[in-house]
Amino acid sequence: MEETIEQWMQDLLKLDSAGAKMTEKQIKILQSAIEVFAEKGYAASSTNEIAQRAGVAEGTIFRHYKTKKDLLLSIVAPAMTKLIAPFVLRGFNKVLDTQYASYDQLIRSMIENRIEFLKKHKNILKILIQEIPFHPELQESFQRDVLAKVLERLSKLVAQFQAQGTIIELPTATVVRLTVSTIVGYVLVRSFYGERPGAEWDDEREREETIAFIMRGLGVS
Amino acid sequence: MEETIEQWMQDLLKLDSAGAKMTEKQIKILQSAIEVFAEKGYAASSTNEIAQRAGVAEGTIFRHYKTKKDLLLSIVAPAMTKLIAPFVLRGFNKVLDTQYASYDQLIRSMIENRIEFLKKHKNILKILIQEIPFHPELQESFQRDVLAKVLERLSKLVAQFQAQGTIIELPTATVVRLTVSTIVGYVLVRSFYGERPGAEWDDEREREETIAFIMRGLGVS
Amino acid sequence: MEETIEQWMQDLLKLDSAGAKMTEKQIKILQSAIEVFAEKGYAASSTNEIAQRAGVAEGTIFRHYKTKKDLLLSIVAPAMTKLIAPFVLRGFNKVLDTQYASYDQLIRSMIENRIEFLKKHKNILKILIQEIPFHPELQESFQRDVLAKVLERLSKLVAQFQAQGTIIELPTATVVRLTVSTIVGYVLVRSFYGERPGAEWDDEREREETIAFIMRGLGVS
Amino acid sequence: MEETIEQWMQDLLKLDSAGAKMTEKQIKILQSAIEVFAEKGYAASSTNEIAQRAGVAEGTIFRHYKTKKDLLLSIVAPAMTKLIAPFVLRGFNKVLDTQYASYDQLIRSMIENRIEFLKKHKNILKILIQEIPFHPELQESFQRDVLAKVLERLSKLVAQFQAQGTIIELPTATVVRLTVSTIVGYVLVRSFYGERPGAEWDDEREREETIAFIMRGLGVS
DNA sequence: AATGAATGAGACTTCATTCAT
DNA sequence: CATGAATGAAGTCTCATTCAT
Repeated sequence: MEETIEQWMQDLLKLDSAGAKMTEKQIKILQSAIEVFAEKGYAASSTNEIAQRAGVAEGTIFRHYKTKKDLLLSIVAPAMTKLIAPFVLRGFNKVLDTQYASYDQLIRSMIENRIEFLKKHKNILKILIQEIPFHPELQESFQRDVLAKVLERLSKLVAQFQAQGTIIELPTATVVRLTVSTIVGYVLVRSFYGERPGAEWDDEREREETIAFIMRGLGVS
Repeated sequence: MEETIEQWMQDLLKLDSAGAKMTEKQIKILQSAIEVFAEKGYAASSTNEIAQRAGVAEGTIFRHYKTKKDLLLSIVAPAMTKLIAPFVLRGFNKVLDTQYASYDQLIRSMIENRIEFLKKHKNILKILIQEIPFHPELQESFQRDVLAKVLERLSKLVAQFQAQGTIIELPTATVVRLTVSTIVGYVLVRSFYGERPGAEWDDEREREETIAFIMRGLGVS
Repeated sequence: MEETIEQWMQDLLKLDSAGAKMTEKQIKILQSAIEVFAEKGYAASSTNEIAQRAGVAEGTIFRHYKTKKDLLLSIVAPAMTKLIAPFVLRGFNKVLDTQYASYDQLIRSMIENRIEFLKKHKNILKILIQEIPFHPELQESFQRDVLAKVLERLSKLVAQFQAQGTIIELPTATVVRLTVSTIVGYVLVRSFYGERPGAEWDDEREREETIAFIMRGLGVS
Repeated sequence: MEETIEQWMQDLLKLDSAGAKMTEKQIKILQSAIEVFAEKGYAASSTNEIAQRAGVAEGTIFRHYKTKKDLLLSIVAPAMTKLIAPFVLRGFNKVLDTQYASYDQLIRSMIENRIEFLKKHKNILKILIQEIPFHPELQESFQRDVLAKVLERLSKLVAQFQAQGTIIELPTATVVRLTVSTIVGYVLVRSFYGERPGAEWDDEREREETIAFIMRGLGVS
């Protein structure tokens, strides 16, 4: 856990809005805030608890973040612009360049790379998903910095495969929707059932069946 | 909107835990609570605002519901046991009995019936989805009263179609997962893009393509 | 002291902005707030101390006054519009009507009536004077509701005496200024020196000399 | 403005309680403190804002002044002992020596010299007046170092004129009171009305009428 | 049943002050 | 000397909940 956030901090450190280095306590505060927000939700989290978990005085939080909401935004906003969109898209340039890859390989790499990512950033993603509905500014930013970018890139990829004649001629948006919702469904169910001890979940098989399902649905024989 | 909740109230009225009739004020309180909870989230909602919107004194809320959490549960718990599971399953008995229906007709009817339902109970569903992660007792109840029931029924249906030889021989849980996640994806995207004025969303076509996608993925030719 | 404020409360009661009756606790809160504000100044007063002196919970203050500043304004604003201007002007209509009074009698009655008033409302006046410089909205209100009204009325009175030929032909504003500053000086010094035990302050004489000074300065022999 | 304070600093520099030279930062701190205290009042001023305006770290303030109150006193106390009393009295020795001056010339010179002074030290005077009521030690010091000295000197002057037979035989304290309150009234009104653009304030005339008023009130024809 | 004034615990936030660097 | 991160006490304010009417 520590390492996970450490690493994510490294990402953020280079990008701190003011460009300033963070003190150790500041990092602790962010870590605790992410934990607590994910656990209880933003509104039900108290700055007091965040401070305690971080081992700092409550006042220290407000030296670094003017308000509690500021603290939320300083976690969520960079997560969107610097973390999620880049990560989702990472590796796709390669695919765009090489003409060889097939659609099922694309999907397979999407899944494989991202599973790890999701586990690592589970808390931040949970916060993101929970809070977006209640903060219009986050909605806007999500729409602009994540959704739009991801969709545009995926659409291009899909168009390329359609040009190759390897996948079906539907509107690219529709192809993307069908693909993504199937994958998301797989990932969600997996994270529920797949990680319980003693659950009957043959991950290898489920994944391959999922990909095969998509390929039957979208591929051109 | 009023009518919607009115109608839902009728459902609840027969089922009030104590079996007692609700006063007009009590109904107003529930209506307002649903509104406010959906708008701001449970933790960020104040009983004061709920009382104001309901046009009652703050004390009145606590005459009917011992605590704020009680108020939440009195909305969400019956919604799960009396509303959602029954509604999702409604109409399936018919399918189970008649041997005629094909899988794509099943899916089509699932979609068509439920779209209206979702619109009507949007607020309650939003509360449900938002709050489940933070209330273990809700999770349990959801698991037991909704998920388990729905899955069991759907599994039987799927098994029936598999016995007919009209859909593919995968674990029923897998078939259900692939079907449901595709449909949920359709419904979500639809509710985002499909209801904006001027959006390019040909609902008829998207729905049919979605069903066709599932059938190619799961059907036996 | 209690009675003083009681009486002032009576004035305010009829005039509560919302027209609502005040509860006993609300009155206690106002009393304590006036005391504490006068003693320590608005900024250095804590709502905690006000609550303690009033014998209420701190939260109770904020049920009646949304913010601490609200509490200040609910004391000071009506004090200006409903108390000070009317009181300063009280009795002048009579003078305006009867042609008999002489300027020195006017001054004498101004002093005699007002001394009591000042003692009674000392605290509120202290707050007023202390806080006006820091609250632009108070400045404006003071200018409009007190200064302008008082000056207009006094100017008319002075003009009347000038028409009678009993006081000197200077701009009325100048006459008012000279008169008022002399009286204010008398009252201030009096309240400093005159009420210390053992002070050499022959109030009767000082007052008469002050009036005589003004009459020599402004009267027409 | 800068120069004003610079100049006042020069006065203070020679007189720093410890006799030590002030660093540039120390001077900046004092300047900012005077500004902020005058603007918002002592209690509502934050050391943080003072530090920011002074361009120093917050800690630096406390290296020079043990507490915030220390900072206030280091402005106000020397202002009283080294600035105000001396200035008010400046030039009076000459009058005491030469037997020629008349009372109206004394008043005129008091006004003319002091107007400039008031403008220059407006902020410090504002702080003084605002804070004296809340700090008993300031009251005492003001009484002892300013009031007593000024009154004593003025009393001697008045006595001298009375001996000359040029002003009326009242208690000297009374003469001083009447004179000073009239002048203060003039100065205050002047600073309100006289410096607004477009105000109808003929300063020359008002001043002369004020002096004439005093002379009629106190002079012996 | 309904009210709404009152409560007090606890929320967020500010701020003077300290101290290691 | 200067810094600024850190502190924790205290401040203002919110809110679920109670209770006399």
